[in-house]
Amino acid sequence: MDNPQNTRERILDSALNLFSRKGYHDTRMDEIVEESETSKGAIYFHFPSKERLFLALMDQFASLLERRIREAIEQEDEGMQRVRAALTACLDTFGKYRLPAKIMLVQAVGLGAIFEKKRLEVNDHFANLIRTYLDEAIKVGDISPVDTEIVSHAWMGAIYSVVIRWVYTGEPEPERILSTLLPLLLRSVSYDDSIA
Amino acid sequence: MDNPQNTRERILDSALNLFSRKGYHDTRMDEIVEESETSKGAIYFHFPSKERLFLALMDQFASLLERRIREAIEQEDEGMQRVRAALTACLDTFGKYRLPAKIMLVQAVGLGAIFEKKRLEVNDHFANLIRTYLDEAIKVGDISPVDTEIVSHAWMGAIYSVVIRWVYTGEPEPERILSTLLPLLLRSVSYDDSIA
DNA sequence: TACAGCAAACCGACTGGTCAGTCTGTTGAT
DNA sequence: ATCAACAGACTGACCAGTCGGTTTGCTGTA
Repeated sequence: MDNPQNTRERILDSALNLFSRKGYHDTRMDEIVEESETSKGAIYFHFPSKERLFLALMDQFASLLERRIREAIEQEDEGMQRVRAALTACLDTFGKYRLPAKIMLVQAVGLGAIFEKKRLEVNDHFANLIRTYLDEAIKVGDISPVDTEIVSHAWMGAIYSVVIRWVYTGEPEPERILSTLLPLLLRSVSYDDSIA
Repeated sequence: MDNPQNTRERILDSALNLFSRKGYHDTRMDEIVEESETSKGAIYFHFPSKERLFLALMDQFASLLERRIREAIEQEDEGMQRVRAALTACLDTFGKYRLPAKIMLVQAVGLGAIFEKKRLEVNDHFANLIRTYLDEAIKVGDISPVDTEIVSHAWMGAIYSVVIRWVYTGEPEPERILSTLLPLLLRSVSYDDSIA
């Protein structure tokens, strides 16, 4: 009927909707079949298992986030401006992709070992990305030395938590998040952002 | 054989161990039976369902955390010292109760609506507690005005994220967490903590 | 002190509904 | 004719919860 790429994407799309709304365990494969208007056969042709289907969604979003952050960093000069750009890109991407964000930050938590591994992997990856540029900022002299391992994880947590709240309640608006959270984070390492 | 309180606690204890290690869905009631050396009957005599058993663990820890934070706050003077005490108590309690912390911060996430409601409830509760005393600190003049709604949630997230990491990897040690995270959070609202 | 009566506390084999994954096809393009 | 891309009825493992039965401790009675 349609081309296979289309079917695969319809499946991913419906899975994204259902998983993000109802969570992994409360979403039945048959529901994904119904919503995507495909069939059990189609799903299991494109994905070997429910688990892998979910992981595919996680990967999809992780790649997107990674790409966006890297692009943002590349356009800035060395030092704290890069950290700032990374945080902005991160918040911006979460803001633009609400459903995948919820999958990543909420629905992927507390599932078994496989998902947890992937989640921690992605999480650590971004924390380390932030950490690298924080270290750079310290080297360059933009900020004074801090325990960047803890700072980077604390930052991720701060962002996640505010974003999660926004995902659920729609408040506060992304605009207000950005304008409050960013200065907050930068201040936490004694960086004055008043140049913006 | 034993008194009923004993059985109930053995069940809660085993459930805590298993849920925190394997998560809600990967823990079978029969495993709790085995580990607690009781029986299906005993469990369902004390708890109406698996769901309620898990919720009981959440409540248990939420009460403990609440009590500890309130006690810590009461022993301090108005203003930023109270905020400081609350954060310290929070980190301290998570540190002392690793398994319940994992239940609360990890395993309770992404389960259905009932658990999510409870989790957001508890989360918001503590965020609001922090917020109240942040507002007080602003009123008293310890710090200049900030968006306390976002700050309080960001703080909770920062704490959670670092604690979760510690729960999984055992690093960094609670000592280092406290001595890095606390100044970080306080600095984020421009409060100089050098009096400590 | 013995014992019946009774209920709370507990035991564990069993069940019934659920659902991921399978399998036997069908369709349509090359 | 062949095979990728589906369709959808079916299965069987899994597991929360049940239920008839047993034990334990307590209370009143003689």
